[in-house]
Amino acid sequence: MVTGVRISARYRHTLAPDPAKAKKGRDSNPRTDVNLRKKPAAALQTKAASAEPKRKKSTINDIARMANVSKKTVSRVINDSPFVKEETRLKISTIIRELGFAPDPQARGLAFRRSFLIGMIFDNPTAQYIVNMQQGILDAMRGTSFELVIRPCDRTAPTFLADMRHFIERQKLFGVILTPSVSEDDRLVKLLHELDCPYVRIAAVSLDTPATMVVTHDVSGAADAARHLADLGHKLIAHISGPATFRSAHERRRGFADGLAERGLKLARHYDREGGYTFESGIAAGTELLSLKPRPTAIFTGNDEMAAGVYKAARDLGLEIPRDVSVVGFDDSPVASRMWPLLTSVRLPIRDMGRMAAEKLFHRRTEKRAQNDDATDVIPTLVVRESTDKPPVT
Amino acid sequence: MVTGVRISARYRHTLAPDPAKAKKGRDSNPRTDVNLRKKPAAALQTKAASAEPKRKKSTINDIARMANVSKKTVSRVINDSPFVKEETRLKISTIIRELGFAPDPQARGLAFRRSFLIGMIFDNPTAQYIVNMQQGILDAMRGTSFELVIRPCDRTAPTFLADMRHFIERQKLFGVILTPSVSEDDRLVKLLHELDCPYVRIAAVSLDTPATMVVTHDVSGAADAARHLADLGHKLIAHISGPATFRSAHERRRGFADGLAERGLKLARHYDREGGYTFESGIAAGTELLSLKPRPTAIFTGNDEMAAGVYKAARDLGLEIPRDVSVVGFDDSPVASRMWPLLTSVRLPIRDMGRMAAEKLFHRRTEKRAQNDDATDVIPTLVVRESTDKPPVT
DNA sequence: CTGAAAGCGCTTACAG
DNA sequence: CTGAAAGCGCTTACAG
Repeated sequence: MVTGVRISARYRHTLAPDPAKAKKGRDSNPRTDVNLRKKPAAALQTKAASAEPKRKKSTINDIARMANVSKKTVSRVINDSPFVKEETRLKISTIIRELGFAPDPQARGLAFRRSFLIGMIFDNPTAQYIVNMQQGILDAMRGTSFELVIRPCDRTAPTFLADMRHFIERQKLFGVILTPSVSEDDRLVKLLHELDCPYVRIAAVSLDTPATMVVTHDVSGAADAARHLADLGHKLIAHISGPATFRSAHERRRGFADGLAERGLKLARHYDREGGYTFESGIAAGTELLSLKPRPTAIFTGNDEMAAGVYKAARDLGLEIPRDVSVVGFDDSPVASRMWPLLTSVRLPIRDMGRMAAEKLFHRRTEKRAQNDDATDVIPTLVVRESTDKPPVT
Repeated sequence: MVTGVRISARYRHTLAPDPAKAKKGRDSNPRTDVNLRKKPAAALQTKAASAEPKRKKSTINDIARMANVSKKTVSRVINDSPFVKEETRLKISTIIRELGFAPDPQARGLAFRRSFLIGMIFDNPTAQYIVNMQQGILDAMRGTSFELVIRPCDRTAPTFLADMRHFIERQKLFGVILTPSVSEDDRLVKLLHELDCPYVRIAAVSLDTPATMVVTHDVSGAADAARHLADLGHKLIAHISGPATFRSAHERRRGFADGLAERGLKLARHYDREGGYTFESGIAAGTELLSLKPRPTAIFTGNDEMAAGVYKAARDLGLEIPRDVSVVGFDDSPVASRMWPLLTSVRLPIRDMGRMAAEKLFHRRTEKRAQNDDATDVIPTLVVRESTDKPPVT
């Protein structure tokens, strides 16, 4: 298939090593393979080029020459400058299209003093959340010249801020998108301002100027869950929240309590436990709650993982869902529809949220421009499945 | 907190628009905000700089001046060239460390004609797989000057190859990591050779020169599953495979059949169905298999998602797991330990695989160098839980 | 509306 | 072992 020449070139490539390790300094230097490319065309032709005429990628200079203009004018067209005669623009953009020319992002970035990379910074451990969010951001980036660089983090780590500074400064990120709970970290946001790096935060409550926020109204979704349970006739209703370090945990509790209040019910202190958004914490809190007298007939958990834990706790105690106890989760993750019985849960359109966050960052100057200065609001919806029913008759 | 000056600068930033849309050409040009930065320091000082002395980032020139050498020599140190006197190196690297200097990846990339971006190209729909893989790759990248750019794809799309070419060529990727099933696509690999882009493929079988492969021996894991079921006493054993377009589907079937053969059993034709690696296909194939006479007493599925489908099928048919039928999955995804009963499954160390793939790509020139020319082998392990037991007595 | 010059921060190619 | 010059492919700052 592929010729020997090329393959060996590939494998001879040497890693340009980490500058951080410069002290060690052994090893060869990276000029190894590049010569090959510069050899007179004949060298390649011999074995390889028969396959495809390895056309060298064209540059802004080629376009300029072909269009009989300066490269600055080509640059203007690339950057949508209004100061180009329509005729000139047309001529240039035609050539650009025909050649399939695309400007080099590195060169552009170097001159712009800003890269074409969008960073996604996250610390949410739920795989599905992360992947959906990535997909949404990529949806918005499709057809642009941006690429998505991902960055998990641990905001409790001592080097957290230093790492972030390094990352953002060095890559000269065009902008970053922050998801919960790192989106709630004001130290990071302060750093972002200092580094002059645009950002959009996704959070359960507005924490910043509207133009930088995608707000998921967890309050509203949790209230729906509360009304649903109340309307089924439940009175003894418990809650397992996420950890206090997550704003969403508070918002969901608040919304749930509000929803109950609307129906004349209240969230009793001893029916309200703090979990950790994990399966295990759901088992623990679920076991405690279900051992109480009187036993709650319904439990709302801050996410689906903990709901799965409650399922396990119930089974271990010989209780059946929803006959003995109803359960409502939050997230509507894939597990929700793999569990048995299928879990009633509050759904957030994660992928859409990612897309909206990226669009905000790009600050598209279209008719939607005005809207971009407002916060973007996301309303969760309750998905009723099999895990909720009337309370047991006693 | 943050000063008005900076904030407004941030929001005034204009998106450098997509060159692809250059034809449209309306709108303003992006020189808007840059002036602000160039304003005499006083402008910033007025309100802001009191916080921290906004030190301009140092460049290779600063280092050179301070060390009394040419910038070429600094460059040599950065790139670990052996042609630097130890004393010179020491002096330079000390200064580098003290200033916290890190070379600009864009400038370096432009000169190198290759970026410092690693691409992860994937089409696997399982969120947990993707996230674990990303984590592993990032594990290997920590402390290097590389960043991870992600790229989901659909290799059945008509523009697939063109998109990939565009992506790789334009970003001048340092290298890419391919996960199943796109890792099995020879057209893509051919393109990678043509573009002279290093890669590592993760797949269930060696498809390429060893130095480019991380091979997961799915055969071995599936054989373990077969032996486990045979040793429990099962004779009527069924299989639901992944789609024929995935190599892993064939490997898992083959391994399973091999394992059965070792125990004097064989995988009967009518007990062998093709699924689609999805929950729904697991339900469909599971329902069919469990309606057969004689009914199989055990089912091995090509992944956990389909096992979850079999769970549902069994419940709908009034069958109990593992009393009436044993089930073994593959992947050991989080659902496996959220399901009830807990699913016996074959585990692949995805995160480690990601790390190993990235390390191969970096081709670390350490003592491990020799090993890097061999394929990297990954052996799955069977995790026995609650979904497998002796067959029902009839 | 357009262009010539200088520069972004690095590395290559060449010379010593 | 070290350096001066040229260049990577773009954009900015300035001039017209």
